[in-house]
Amino acid sequence: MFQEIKTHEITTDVVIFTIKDNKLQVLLVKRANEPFKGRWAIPGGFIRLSENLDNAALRILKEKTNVDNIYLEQLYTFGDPLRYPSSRVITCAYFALIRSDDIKLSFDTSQGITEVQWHEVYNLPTLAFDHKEIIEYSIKRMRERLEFCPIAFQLLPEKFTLTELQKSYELILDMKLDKRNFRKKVLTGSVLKELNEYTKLGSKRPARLYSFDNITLNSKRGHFFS
Amino acid sequence: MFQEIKTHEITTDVVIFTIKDNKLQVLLVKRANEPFKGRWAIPGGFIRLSENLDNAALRILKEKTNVDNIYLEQLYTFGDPLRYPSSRVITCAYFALIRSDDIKLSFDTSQGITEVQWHEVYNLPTLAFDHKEIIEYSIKRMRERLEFCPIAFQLLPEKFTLTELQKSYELILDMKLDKRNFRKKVLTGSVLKELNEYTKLGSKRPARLYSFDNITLNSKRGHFFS
DNA sequence: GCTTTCAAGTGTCATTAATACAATATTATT
DNA sequence: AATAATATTGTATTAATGACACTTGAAAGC
Repeated sequence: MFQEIKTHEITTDVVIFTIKDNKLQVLLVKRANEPFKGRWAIPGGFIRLSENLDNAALRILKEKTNVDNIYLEQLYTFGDPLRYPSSRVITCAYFALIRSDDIKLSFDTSQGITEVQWHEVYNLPTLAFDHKEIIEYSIKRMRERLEFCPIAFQLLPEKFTLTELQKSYELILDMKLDKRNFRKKVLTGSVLKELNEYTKLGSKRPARLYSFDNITLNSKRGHFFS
Repeated sequence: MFQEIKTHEITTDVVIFTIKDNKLQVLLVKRANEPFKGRWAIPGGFIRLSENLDNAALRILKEKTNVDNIYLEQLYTFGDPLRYPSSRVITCAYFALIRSDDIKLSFDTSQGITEVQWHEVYNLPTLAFDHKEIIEYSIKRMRERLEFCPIAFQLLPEKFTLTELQKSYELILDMKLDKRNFRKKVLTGSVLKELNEYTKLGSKRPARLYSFDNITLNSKRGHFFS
């Protein structure tokens, strides 16, 4: 006879943000099985015994989006005994920011998923488990982080215009920013490298391109926007 | 024959800060058993199936210090596969701030502890596991939080002088602050209630007492010190 | 090739926040 | 009454923030 061992299970769930179609979007998967069969959820999975938490989150991200080497940050660990029906599952949530252009979504059916899709964060469907709470918390955190370090770069292509950068800030903060003050601020921040290149397409005045100066990313302190 | 089920275990460890003897101190317990027998460690324990993470941390805090209803915040979850020898233990770390006066430390021997003691954070003994890293991370976090909300109140008695408050900021930030600027800042913050009471003891000019206006604790935004 | 269109780009002023800095006030003690 | 020790208070300078509107340059249409 087997001994029934009742233990905690531990997963990681990853809130993956992108900017797409001029909207702040989050990646959701549709569940193939109970509980919450047919509901949308944040991608997640069990943490393997031999991998650390960051790597587990990176693996899940890679499974769904096929990208690696991206901005990923531990968010919070959710462990209410009732958050999961019928068993105790504690989840260590992460959030990630990626560019949606150069990725194609993927999954295999063995993972209990029937669909993978971007959804606008301000217009979410009903979600499985406590995933709505997790997404709301990660938006809050992302906004806080944005004040201190320019993580919005992670959402943009390598070369971008200041208008594009401002737009991404506005989408994350869900507010309008003043163009001149924005430029003043990001340019004095010394995290931008001014390029001698300009946008080509578009029938209007070309805009100067900038790139992100990686070296100063982590050392950068001070506020961006309140 | 038993099936060997190899699973993660999940604990919570709580970094408990106090100010005592004019020093910022942290509560450590001495381990009775292997691994790390005889070493100092942060108090911690397994999370029960029926309790949520906050409650687990509160329970551990209560077991060691016999206090409840105190400031407690989830810090970070540490899950390196090698952080624990011989098994996989993921820990959800918390930190807490308490007044050391009105508590007496306690433990029972069934918990694998031979001693409980305060230690100065800037002069720690060799610690078990990755607990040094956890403490360092919580100091960093505490300093960040101090910029935004006046958590230092948690370290002081109900009624306190501005000099005492400033001292606690200085101990946490490990730097000297200007007296006039400090007072200007905390008084404009509208989190302090000015009392019509003064210190009695001491042979010098009595200092006015203040108390903390609880109502505005969570709503308080804006920076305190950089 | 001239005009129109549209986003890109730019500067100042006013207000507020941050910092540096030192003399006076109050009580207890002698 | 003088002394000792800590509490209390203000100003001037500098930096950061926020509000605000016109000029520039390339492409497209005529």
